[in-house]
Formats: sequence, C-alpha cells, structure tokens
Amino acid sequence: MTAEVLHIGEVARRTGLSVHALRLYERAGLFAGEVRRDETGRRVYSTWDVEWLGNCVKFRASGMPLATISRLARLVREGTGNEAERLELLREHGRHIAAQLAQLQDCLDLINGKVAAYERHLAADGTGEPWQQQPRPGTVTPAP
Amino acid sequence: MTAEVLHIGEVARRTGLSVHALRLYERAGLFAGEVRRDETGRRVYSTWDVEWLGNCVKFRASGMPLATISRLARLVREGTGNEAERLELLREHGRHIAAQLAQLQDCLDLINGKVAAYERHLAADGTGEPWQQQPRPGTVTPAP
DNA sequence: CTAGGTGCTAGACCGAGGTCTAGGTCAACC
DNA sequence: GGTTGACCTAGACCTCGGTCTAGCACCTAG
Repeated sequence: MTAEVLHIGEVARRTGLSVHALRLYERAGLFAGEVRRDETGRRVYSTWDVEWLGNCVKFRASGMPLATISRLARLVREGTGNEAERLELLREHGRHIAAQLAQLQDCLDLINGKVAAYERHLAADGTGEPWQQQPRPGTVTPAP
Repeated sequence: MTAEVLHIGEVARRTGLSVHALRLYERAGLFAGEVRRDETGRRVYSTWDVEWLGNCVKFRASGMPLATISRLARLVREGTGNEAERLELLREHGRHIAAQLAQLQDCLDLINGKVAAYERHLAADGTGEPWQQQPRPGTVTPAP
C-alpha cells in the first residue's frame, strides 16, 4: 500500500493545529523525522507524522515546552541507542504531571470548599462562611 | 490585638511571590480590599491579604488568568449581594480544572505506556515497542 | 485567460505574565 | 555625615507560543 500523502491543510484538520503552528513546530524541531517536500516544494506528511503530532499535542496540553518536545524528537530522530535518555525525559515529565495533578487537586479542594460555603450561604441565608474581609479599621490600629 | 502590619518584602516572603509580582497584581486589581499605605507611602498589608494571596497563588497555579481573579476580587470587594456570581465563577473554574485533570491523566497514560515499552525494550533488549519511524522511502512512492 | 484554492517564505505582531532598571524617598545604624 | 536597606514610580524589556501579513508560486476548473 502506498504511504498516504498528506499536505499541511489536511494535517492541520486532523491534528487540530493551525497550519501556522505546524510550520512553527517544524522550525522548532518538533518533528521526529524530516518533513519532506514534493516537487513543487510543498510539505508532505505521513500518517505517522500525524500520530506523532497527536502525542505532541498531548505533551503541550500537559505543559511540556516546545524545547523539551524538540529534545525528545531529536532523540527519536537519531534512532536506536538513546532509549535510556528518552526514558528519563519521559519519566521527568511524568513527575511534572504528577506535581501538576497535585496542585490542581489542591485548588479544586479550595474551590469545592468555597462553593459549599456559598451554597450554604445562599440556601440558609447567611449560614455559610464565604470570603469575608474582616471590617477594616480606618488606620492600622483600632480607634484608641 | 493590633492587626499585624506587613510590608511588601514580608508579604513576598510569605507568599512566594516577588515584590514585582505583588505590585503587578495590585495594578491588575487582584486584591480583594484596597491596599493601604503608611505615612510615607509604603504599602501596608494585613494577614488577611496574605491569606487571600495564598488563594490567588493556587488559582494561578491552576491556570486561572489574572483577569478572572480580578473579577472575583472585585466581587468580593463589592461585598454582600453578589454571592451567586462568585459561586458561578468558582464553579466555572472548577469545571476548567476538571478538564485539565482529564487532559493530564490522558497524557500521563500515554507516558506510562511509553515508559513501560522502553523499560521492556531496555531490559529485554528489543522486546519493547518504542517510537519507531517506519523505514522512510526515498520519495513518496516506493521504488517503482 | 482568469479566478480560486492551497501552499511557500520571511518577518511583523500579539497577549499573558512577569522581571528588571533608573532614579528617587525615607529611616536606621555606624 | 555617609552608607545601607527597604520601599516607591514609571516604564522598558523578556519569554513563550502562537497568529497574521505581504508577496509570490502552483494547480485546477470554468
């Protein structure tokens, strides 16, 4: 079967990235395989590229900087022999994600607490304990 | 008990924000209570401000833009009567966090899969199935 | 032949969120 | 009196990740 040939617009549609972003990603070295050109100079992508980009999109969504994806891409491009390095890079980002999960959970707890307080407040007319600035004295010390 | 008076440096140390960031946050309207000044014009913060900033830090860490925190701060500043609005804002951000959690989990699954593959690959010398470009033909179609 | 669609490059521009600098005030210490 | 340290303002600057524009090349259909 002939390898499927995709042009930039089609890849953009499939990945959800803009054509601008695709060209930017290429300049930034995010592709794990040189992007070839057809006779007239247009970029030609394979379905494998699209798959790879799918991973990139997930990496980006999880906060991996372009520079890091680029490092990974280089390792993959360089081929067999650096698997340990790739592994470490992935593990590192895994730890990063774990940290983010914890932070998000932390904030979610905060929000759920406040939401519950406001719900109580709204339902029971003042029973909740929403954010409340304590009454502000005009100056630093209470009236003498 | 006299309200504790904090200056910007101390607040920076307590919140982990830079003094620059604190001034930026003030300009951006993130404070839920006007920041007062002492006789010589230096900013004076209360422990309540520090608490509030702690929440802001969590909000930021979970991706809430300064503009949104600012909206929330305005609501709190305006006082009682807009609790329903605050509630909706918080709920909205809660949904946003849930979406992020899902994305992070998705990426984490991807990474764990790859990590497992590379581990197998490294341990069993080639058994894994790491990222592998299929052999690239010189041109688009295989040699005719 | 012309128009429309798709692609190309180089480079300008953008918004978010900070960070840093210059130049100044003030209070305290030696 | 001089120096040090914390603070002030206004505004320049930075990174990141894109987005958009100008000006051009191709191909295909009407």
